[in-house]
Amino acid sequence: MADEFGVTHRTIRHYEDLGLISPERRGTARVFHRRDRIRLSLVLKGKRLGFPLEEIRRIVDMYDDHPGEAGQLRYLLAQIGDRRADLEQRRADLDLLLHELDELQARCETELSDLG
Amino acid sequence: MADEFGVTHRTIRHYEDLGLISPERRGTARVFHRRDRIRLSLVLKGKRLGFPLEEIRRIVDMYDDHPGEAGQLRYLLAQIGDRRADLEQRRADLDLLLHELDELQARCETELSDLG
DNA sequence: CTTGACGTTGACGTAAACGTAAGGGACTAT
DNA sequence: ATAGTCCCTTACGTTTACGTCAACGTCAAG
Repeated sequence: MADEFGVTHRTIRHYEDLGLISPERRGTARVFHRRDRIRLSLVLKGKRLGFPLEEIRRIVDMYDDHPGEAGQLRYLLAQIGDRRADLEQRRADLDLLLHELDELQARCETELSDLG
Repeated sequence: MADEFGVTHRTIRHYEDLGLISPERRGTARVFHRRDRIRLSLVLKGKRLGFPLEEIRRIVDMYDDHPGEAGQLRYLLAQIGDRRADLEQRRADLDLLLHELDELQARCETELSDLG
Protein backbone atom coordinates (compact mmCIF):
# COMPACT_ATOMS: atom_id res chain seq x y z
CA MET A 1 0.00 0.00 0.00
CA ALA A 2 2.95 2.30 0.66
CA ASP A 3 4.12 2.08 -2.96
CA GLU A 4 0.58 2.41 -4.18
CA PHE A 5 0.32 5.83 -2.57
CA GLY A 6 3.93 6.89 -2.93
CA VAL A 7 4.75 6.97 0.77
CA THR A 8 7.19 4.96 2.86
CA HIS A 9 6.37 1.96 5.03
CA ARG A 10 7.42 4.03 8.01
CA THR A 11 4.79 6.60 7.15
CA ILE A 12 2.11 3.91 6.99
CA ARG A 13 3.13 2.60 10.38
CA HIS A 14 3.24 6.11 11.78
CA TYR A 15 -0.28 6.77 10.58
CA GLU A 16 -1.42 3.52 12.11
CA ASP A 17 0.13 4.59 15.43
CA LEU A 18 -1.79 7.84 15.24
CA GLY A 19 -5.01 6.00 14.44
CA LEU A 20 -5.32 7.52 10.98
CA ILE A 21 -5.65 4.06 9.48
CA SER A 22 -6.39 0.79 11.22
CA PRO A 23 -5.62 -2.13 8.95
CA GLU A 24 -6.84 -5.55 9.95
CA ARG A 25 -4.19 -7.66 11.63
CA ARG A 26 -3.73 -11.26 10.59
CA GLY A 27 -1.22 -12.32 13.16
CA THR A 28 1.40 -9.66 12.74
CA ALA A 29 0.77 -8.84 9.09
CA ARG A 30 -1.32 -5.85 8.07
CA VAL A 31 -4.28 -6.31 5.75
CA PHE A 32 -5.52 -3.10 4.18
CA HIS A 33 -9.09 -2.63 3.09
CA ARG A 34 -10.94 -0.06 1.02
CA ARG A 35 -11.62 1.94 4.16
CA ASP A 36 -7.91 2.31 4.78
CA ARG A 37 -7.26 3.41 1.23
CA ILE A 38 -9.98 6.00 1.41
CA ARG A 39 -8.70 7.32 4.71
CA LEU A 40 -5.10 7.39 3.53
CA SER A 41 -6.04 9.32 0.43
CA LEU A 42 -7.92 11.83 2.60
CA VAL A 43 -4.92 12.09 4.90
CA LEU A 44 -2.56 12.82 2.03
CA LYS A 45 -4.88 15.47 0.64
CA GLY A 46 -5.08 17.07 4.06
CA LYS A 47 -1.34 16.94 4.38
CA ARG A 48 -0.76 18.65 1.05
CA LEU A 49 -2.96 21.42 2.41
CA GLY A 50 -0.83 21.76 5.52
CA PHE A 51 -3.16 20.37 8.14
CA PRO A 52 -1.49 18.71 11.10
CA LEU A 53 -2.07 14.96 11.29
CA GLU A 54 -3.96 15.24 14.54
CA GLU A 55 -6.47 17.60 12.98
CA ILE A 56 -6.67 15.40 9.91
CA ARG A 57 -7.60 12.52 12.18
CA ARG A 58 -10.52 14.48 13.52
CA ILE A 59 -11.66 15.24 9.99
CA VAL A 60 -11.41 11.72 8.59
CA ASP A 61 -13.00 10.31 11.72
CA MET A 62 -16.05 12.37 10.87
CA TYR A 63 -16.50 10.13 7.83
CA ASP A 64 -16.60 6.95 9.84
CA ASP A 65 -18.29 7.89 13.07
CA HIS A 66 -21.85 8.22 12.05
CA PRO A 67 -23.67 9.04 15.21
CA GLY A 68 -27.35 8.23 15.20
CA GLU A 69 -28.21 10.78 17.84
CA ALA A 70 -29.40 14.29 17.04
CA GLY A 71 -27.04 16.11 19.39
CA GLN A 72 -24.03 14.31 17.95
CA LEU A 73 -25.21 15.06 14.44
CA ARG A 74 -25.55 18.73 15.24
CA TYR A 75 -22.07 18.72 16.74
CA LEU A 76 -20.70 17.07 13.62
CA LEU A 77 -22.41 19.64 11.44
CA ALA A 78 -20.80 22.41 13.48
CA GLN A 79 -17.42 20.78 13.03
CA ILE A 80 -18.02 20.57 9.30
CA GLY A 81 -18.81 24.27 9.32
CA ASP A 82 -15.51 25.05 11.03
CA ARG A 83 -13.53 22.93 8.60
CA ARG A 84 -15.32 24.57 5.69
CA ALA A 85 -14.40 28.03 6.93
CA ASP A 86 -10.80 26.95 7.31
CA LEU A 87 -10.65 25.44 3.86
CA GLU A 88 -12.24 28.46 2.28
CA GLN A 89 -9.73 30.75 3.97
CA ARG A 90 -6.99 28.63 2.48
CA ARG A 91 -8.62 28.81 -0.90
CA ALA A 92 -8.63 32.59 -0.69
CA ASP A 93 -4.94 32.61 0.24
CA LEU A 94 -4.23 30.24 -2.58
CA ASP A 95 -6.02 32.30 -5.18
CA LEU A 96 -4.22 35.41 -3.98
CA LEU A 97 -0.86 33.73 -4.28
CA LEU A 98 -1.71 32.43 -7.73
CA HIS A 99 -2.75 35.90 -8.76
CA GLU A 100 0.49 37.38 -7.48
CA LEU A 101 2.48 34.73 -9.29
CA ASP A 102 0.61 35.70 -12.46
CA GLU A 103 1.60 39.31 -12.06
CA LEU A 104 5.19 38.42 -11.39
CA GLN A 105 5.17 36.20 -14.43
CA ALA A 106 3.79 38.99 -16.57
CA ARG A 107 6.45 41.41 -15.35
CA CYS A 108 9.16 38.87 -16.12
CA GLU A 109 7.81 38.26 -19.59
CA THR A 110 7.64 41.91 -20.58
CA GLU A 111 11.12 42.43 -19.17
CA LEU A 112 12.34 39.50 -21.17
CA SER A 113 10.79 40.71 -24.39
CA ASP A 114 12.27 44.18 -23.76
CA LEU A 115 15.67 42.52 -23.68
CA GLY A 116 15.22 40.39 -26.79
CA MET B 1 4.90 44.36 13.98
CA ALA B 2 4.39 41.02 15.74
CA ASP B 3 1.04 42.13 17.18
CA GLU B 4 0.08 43.69 13.89
CA PHE B 5 0.26 40.30 12.19
CA GLY B 6 -0.77 38.17 15.13
CA VAL B 7 2.54 36.36 15.56
CA THR B 8 5.00 36.30 18.43
CA HIS B 9 8.23 38.28 18.71
CA ARG B 10 10.07 34.99 18.60
CA THR B 11 8.53 34.21 15.26
CA ILE B 12 9.66 37.56 13.87
CA ARG B 13 13.19 36.92 15.05
CA HIS B 14 13.10 33.43 13.67
CA TYR B 15 12.03 34.70 10.27
CA GLU B 16 14.80 37.27 10.36
CA ASP B 17 17.31 34.50 11.10
CA LEU B 18 16.04 32.59 8.08
CA GLY B 19 16.28 35.69 5.90
CA LEU B 20 12.54 35.86 5.31
CA ILE B 21 12.51 39.47 6.47
CA SER B 22 15.41 41.83 6.92
CA PRO B 23 14.41 44.87 8.96
CA GLU B 24 16.71 47.85 9.06
CA ARG B 25 18.88 47.95 12.15
CA ARG B 26 19.27 51.22 14.03
CA GLY B 27 21.85 50.17 16.54
CA THR B 28 20.29 47.05 17.94
CA ALA B 29 16.66 47.94 17.38
CA ARG B 30 14.69 46.66 14.39
CA VAL B 31 12.96 49.07 12.06
CA PHE B 32 10.38 47.46 9.82
CA HIS B 33 9.47 48.85 6.42
CA ARG B 34 6.75 48.20 3.89
CA ARG B 35 8.93 45.59 2.23
CA ASP B 36 9.05 43.60 5.46
CA ARG B 37 5.31 43.77 5.89
CA ILE B 38 4.69 42.59 2.36
CA ARG B 39 7.14 39.74 2.77
CA LEU B 40 5.72 38.76 6.13
CA SER B 41 2.20 38.67 4.76
CA LEU B 42 3.41 36.47 1.90
CA VAL B 43 5.18 34.21 4.37
CA LEU B 44 2.05 33.78 6.47
CA LYS B 45 -0.04 32.99 3.42
CA GLY B 46 2.51 30.42 2.36
CA LYS B 47 2.53 28.95 5.82
CA ARG B 48 -1.24 28.57 5.94
CA LEU B 49 -0.87 26.56 2.74
CA GLY B 50 1.67 24.26 4.33
CA PHE B 51 4.83 25.35 2.54
CA PRO B 52 8.04 24.94 4.54
CA LEU B 53 9.69 28.24 5.43
CA GLU B 54 12.76 27.47 3.35
CA GLU B 55 10.64 27.06 0.24
CA ILE B 56 8.68 30.16 1.11
CA ARG B 57 11.94 32.06 1.20
CA ARG B 58 12.70 30.99 -2.35
CA ILE B 59 9.25 32.16 -3.41
CA VAL B 60 9.29 35.55 -1.73
CA ASP B 61 12.85 36.15 -2.87
CA MET B 62 11.56 35.93 -6.41
CA TYR B 63 9.67 39.13 -5.74
CA ASP B 64 12.75 41.08 -4.75
CA ASP B 65 15.52 39.66 -6.88
CA HIS B 66 14.82 41.14 -10.23
CA PRO B 67 17.59 39.86 -12.42
CA GLY B 68 18.27 41.95 -15.49
CA GLU B 69 19.77 39.08 -17.42
CA ALA B 70 17.78 36.93 -19.82
CA GLY B 71 19.00 33.57 -18.53
CA GLN B 72 18.10 34.48 -14.96
CA LEU B 73 14.70 35.70 -16.09
CA ARG B 74 14.02 32.46 -17.89
CA TYR B 75 15.07 30.52 -14.80
CA LEU B 76 12.74 32.61 -12.68
CA LEU B 77 9.90 31.99 -15.11
CA ALA B 78 10.54 28.26 -14.88
CA GLN B 79 10.42 28.49 -11.09
CA ILE B 80 7.17 30.38 -11.30
CA GLY B 81 5.81 27.60 -13.49
CA ASP B 82 6.74 24.99 -10.90
CA ARG B 83 5.14 26.96 -8.09
CA ARG B 84 2.02 27.44 -10.17
CA ALA B 85 1.71 23.71 -10.79
CA ASP B 86 2.12 23.06 -7.10
CA LEU B 87 -0.47 25.63 -6.11
CA GLU B 88 -2.95 24.39 -8.68
CA GLN B 89 -2.56 20.84 -7.43
CA ARG B 90 -3.35 22.11 -3.97
CA ARG B 91 -6.35 23.94 -5.31
CA ALA B 92 -7.66 20.74 -6.82
CA ASP B 93 -7.16 18.91 -3.53
CA LEU B 94 -8.89 21.69 -1.71
CA ASP B 95 -11.92 21.72 -3.98
CA LEU B 96 -12.19 17.96 -3.66
CA LEU B 97 -12.12 18.16 0.12
CA LEU B 98 -14.70 20.92 0.12
CA HIS B 99 -16.90 18.83 -2.14
CA GLU B 100 -16.59 15.83 0.15
CA LEU B 101 -17.42 17.97 3.14
CA ASP B 102 -20.52 19.13 1.28
CA GLU B 103 -21.63 15.57 0.73
CA LEU B 104 -21.02 14.64 4.33
CA GLN B 105 -22.96 17.69 5.42
CA ALA B 106 -25.86 16.75 3.18
CA ARG B 107 -25.91 13.20 4.57
CA CYS B 108 -25.92 14.57 8.10
CA GLU B 109 -28.74 16.94 7.37
CA THR B 110 -31.03 14.34 5.83
CA GLU B 111 -30.26 12.01 8.71
CA LEU B 112 -31.11 14.78 11.14
CA SER B 113 -34.38 15.62 9.45
CA ASP B 114 -35.28 11.92 9.39
CA LEU B 115 -34.90 11.94 13.15
CA GLY B 116 -36.94 15.06 13.77
C1' DC C 1 18.93 56.67 41.23
C1' DT C 2 16.57 52.74 41.04
C1' DT C 3 12.73 50.28 39.63
C1' DG C 4 9.91 48.52 36.18
C1' DA C 5 8.69 47.78 31.42
C1' DC C 6 10.29 46.54 27.27
C1' DG C 7 13.87 44.95 23.67
C1' DT C 8 17.86 42.02 22.38
C1' DT C 9 20.82 38.01 22.29
C1' DG C 10 22.20 33.37 22.91
C1' DA C 11 21.11 28.82 24.19
C1' DC C 12 18.49 25.07 25.34
C1' DG C 13 13.74 22.74 25.08
C1' DT C 14 9.92 20.75 22.51
C1' DA C 15 6.24 18.86 19.45
C1' DA C 16 5.29 17.00 14.96
C1' DA C 17 6.45 13.93 11.32
C1' DC C 18 8.85 11.05 10.06
C1' DG C 19 14.12 8.68 9.01
C1' DT C 20 17.07 5.11 10.07
C1' DA C 21 19.68 1.65 12.19
C1' DA C 22 19.40 -2.95 14.67
C1' DG C 23 17.56 -7.21 15.17
C1' DG C 24 13.97 -10.88 14.68
C1' DG C 25 10.63 -14.04 12.12
C1' DA C 26 8.71 -16.16 7.72
C1' DC C 27 8.84 -17.59 3.16
C1' DT C 28 11.31 -18.81 -1.39
C1' DA C 29 14.85 -19.90 -4.34
C1' DT C 30 19.08 -22.17 -5.12
C1' DA D 1 20.73 -25.72 4.61
C1' DT D 2 21.84 -21.28 3.42
C1' DA D 3 21.12 -16.96 1.31
C1' DG D 4 18.03 -13.53 -0.13
C1' DT D 5 14.01 -10.98 0.28
C1' DC D 6 10.27 -9.16 2.68
C1' DC D 7 7.84 -7.59 6.63
C1' DC D 8 7.73 -6.76 11.64
C1' DT D 9 9.05 -4.14 16.10
C1' DT D 10 11.80 -1.20 19.10
C1' DA D 11 14.22 2.71 19.70
C1' DC D 12 16.96 6.45 19.00
C1' DG D 13 18.04 10.35 15.46
C1' DT D 14 16.66 14.40 12.61
C1' DT D 15 14.42 18.42 10.73
C1' DT D 16 11.24 22.20 11.10
C1' DA D 17 9.28 25.82 13.59
C1' DC D 18 9.16 27.84 16.94
C1' DG D 19 8.74 28.22 22.85
C1' DT D 20 11.10 29.47 26.84
C1' DC D 21 14.50 30.83 30.03
C1' DA D 22 18.54 33.55 31.64
C1' DA D 23 21.12 37.57 31.32
C1' DC D 24 21.97 42.04 29.82
C1' DG D 25 20.96 47.05 27.76
C1' DT D 26 18.00 51.22 27.98
C1' DC D 27 14.94 54.62 28.73
C1' DA D 28 11.12 57.10 31.05
C1' DA D 29 8.68 57.54 35.70
C1' DG D 30 8.71 58.04 40.39
